[in-house]
Amino acid sequence: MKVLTKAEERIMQLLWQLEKAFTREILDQFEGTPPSYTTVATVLTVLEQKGFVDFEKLGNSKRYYPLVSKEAYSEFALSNVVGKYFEGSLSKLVSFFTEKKDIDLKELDEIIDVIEKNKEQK
Amino acid sequence: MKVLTKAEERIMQLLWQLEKAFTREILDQFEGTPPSYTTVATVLTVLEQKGFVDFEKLGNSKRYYPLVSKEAYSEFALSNVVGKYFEGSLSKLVSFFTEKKDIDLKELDEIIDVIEKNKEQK
DNA sequence: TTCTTACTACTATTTTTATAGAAGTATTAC
DNA sequence: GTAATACTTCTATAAAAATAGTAGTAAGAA
Repeated sequence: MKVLTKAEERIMQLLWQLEKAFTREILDQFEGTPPSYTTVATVLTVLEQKGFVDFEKLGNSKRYYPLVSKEAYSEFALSNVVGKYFEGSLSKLVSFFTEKKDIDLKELDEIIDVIEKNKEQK
Repeated sequence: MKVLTKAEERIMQLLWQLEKAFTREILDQFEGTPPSYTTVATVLTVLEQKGFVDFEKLGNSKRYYPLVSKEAYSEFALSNVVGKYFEGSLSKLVSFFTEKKDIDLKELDEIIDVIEKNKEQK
């Protein structure tokens, strides 16, 4: 799988959210000053060539949908970071995000649960 | 903090490893076909302008060292991914990496330990 | 059917990133 | 002290990414 560029990623995020969308609909999701219609269209063409999206034609327009799920790409993106920066030190990774202020006890328990279940499988 | 480009990141990784290094020493670390000496030198200049490295002059050459630690940048890189792809679902993130085959029980226990300690602080 | 609007496809431009050459300067070996 | 080597600095070029214009075409409204 290829890495998404910034512009591609922004559009994929919107498409993941919308699930299916016309160029126009994606454009409408942009906050602040949006790019031009053709910019979005160009990026979508690139994404199609890279295999990240496909489309169905309705009339003369294309309704795009993701071929790569957000979950699949998330895994890929995380593996990249983990591989480069947390090699051999997953507990360091865990302590990094458990120290974030906005995690509550319930969530920590959930996480422990996930790990315990995983232990059983081994 | 700015995001490192590919070329910058490769050189930072080498510099983090070496701790202090001359351009030549960084170049020598490249596997396969290395870039040219001046390419490495140029990237180091950019990294200096971006505030990622600094240097001390020894004779007429520069010995570079990181200003941003690998730990600090790791956190930054991880925050980026977590923010974009695991918002509100940290247990999903955990299950992702606990499912990796190469984690043993000892490591999982270590992780639980980290979380338990964190719980106490809250 | 004709006007207007919306969309695509192609192409162009700008910006950023990646790469490295050439010139000049310092350093070392002899 | 001179030749050879190594380094920096400046500049250039190439490649990738980001952005958008224009022309042409399809489709809907009146």
